[in-house]
Amino acid sequence: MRETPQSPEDQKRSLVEAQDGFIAAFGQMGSAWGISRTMAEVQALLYITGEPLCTDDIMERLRISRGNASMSLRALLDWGVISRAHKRGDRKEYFQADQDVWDMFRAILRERMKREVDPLLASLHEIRDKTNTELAAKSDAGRGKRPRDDDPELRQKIDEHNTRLDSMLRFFETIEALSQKFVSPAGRGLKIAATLLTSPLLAGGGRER
Amino acid sequence: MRETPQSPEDQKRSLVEAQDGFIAAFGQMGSAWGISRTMAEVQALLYITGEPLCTDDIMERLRISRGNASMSLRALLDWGVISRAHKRGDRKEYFQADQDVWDMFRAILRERMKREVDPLLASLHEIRDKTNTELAAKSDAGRGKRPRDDDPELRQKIDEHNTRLDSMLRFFETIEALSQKFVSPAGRGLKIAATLLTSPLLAGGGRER
DNA sequence: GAGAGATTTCAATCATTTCTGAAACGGTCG
DNA sequence: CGACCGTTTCAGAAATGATTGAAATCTCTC
Repeated sequence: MRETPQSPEDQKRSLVEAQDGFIAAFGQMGSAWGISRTMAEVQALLYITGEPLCTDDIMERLRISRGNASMSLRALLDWGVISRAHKRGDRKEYFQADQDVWDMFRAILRERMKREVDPLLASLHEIRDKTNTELAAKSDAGRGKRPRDDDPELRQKIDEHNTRLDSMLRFFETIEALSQKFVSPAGRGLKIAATLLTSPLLAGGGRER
Repeated sequence: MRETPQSPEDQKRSLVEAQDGFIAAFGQMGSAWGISRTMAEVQALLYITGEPLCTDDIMERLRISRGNASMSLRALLDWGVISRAHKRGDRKEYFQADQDVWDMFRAILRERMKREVDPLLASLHEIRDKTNTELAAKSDAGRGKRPRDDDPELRQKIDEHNTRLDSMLRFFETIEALSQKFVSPAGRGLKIAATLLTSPLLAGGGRER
């Protein structure tokens, strides 16, 4: 099995095949997230080739239109996972992917939190504020001053509703704080924490219930 | 502002409004993930009302078709975030959401890992195996036995390719291990870890670079 | 085992997202 | 300036994904 001495041409072809496989797998996963398949594929291509490519390279390799390539590149720049590069004596713009996998996913985590969790948290807080003033719960539960035909059953439902809302709120606030810790301050935070948590040190916590 | 004594009817209306807001916010976020908006809304409805609802309740409240409700409920059951319930003397099936937010998101994490990360890891391993035999890297770099017109530049590209592939592989393996730790063994793992990591104890690590 | 109610399935329809191609734009060089 | 080269924008086309509604299936009960 190991005795398949390949010609450079065969090697070249195998390499390209491997790259294509990588790109396909990555694109697949990308579409399971909010990201468009093409965008993920562009990122994968830039990462796996490792060298700066221009728009035409990408169009050709991925068989996509110029517009699509341009849009995807712009989006990736916005996400902060690729950067521009220039070649001397060449007016074209080239693009290259961040070669540090952890940095790359830190950037992605940061963006996704910003786009998905933050708005949700805002909504939840808004709703909570509203129910807090309009449907004031326990806090003034002993202060009398209530409509005389107050319904205890309804009151309880409202209290429970607020409790559930608060649980959700606290959950997302914890997640938010966690991701802040990983993403923003010290660059190595995430990697270190992950390595720590995966190390045998904490293995004792992993006992079946 | 606090002196708006509300009639039970007003309270009831406010409660429903708050629920609707919650459902909308949740559905919004759901669609940013791979989940369909409706599915997220059903989950939100079941969570925030806290009581078991039947298909018709859900259809009516969310204004969706029977088929859609059925499909969404089935999917949520598959994800393991809601469960069936029955009312005495009623042939209808009722559904209720897991009321523990952390359990709920543990289930979601587990499912998403299974559906998205595991297949990716499988693909990456497959690709790596292929390039390993066909484009053997450093390991036999000194064993002579190579095509005589071996191209050193190509060789280097292949090595770099394999390095990048390995980085990505190691990253996802760490993530996989991490999520295993959180998700599968002791139920409280995730919550505890999150609380720990968010506590001031580790705050020292959060210094700007 | 026939009927009634409840649930699931699925082809057709509808909505949303993604992609294309061509035109508009912008900067650079002669 | 004005021709050239490259990039961005955007309206419509294509692809994909979600939803419906009605028929098929299931499952109790009598």
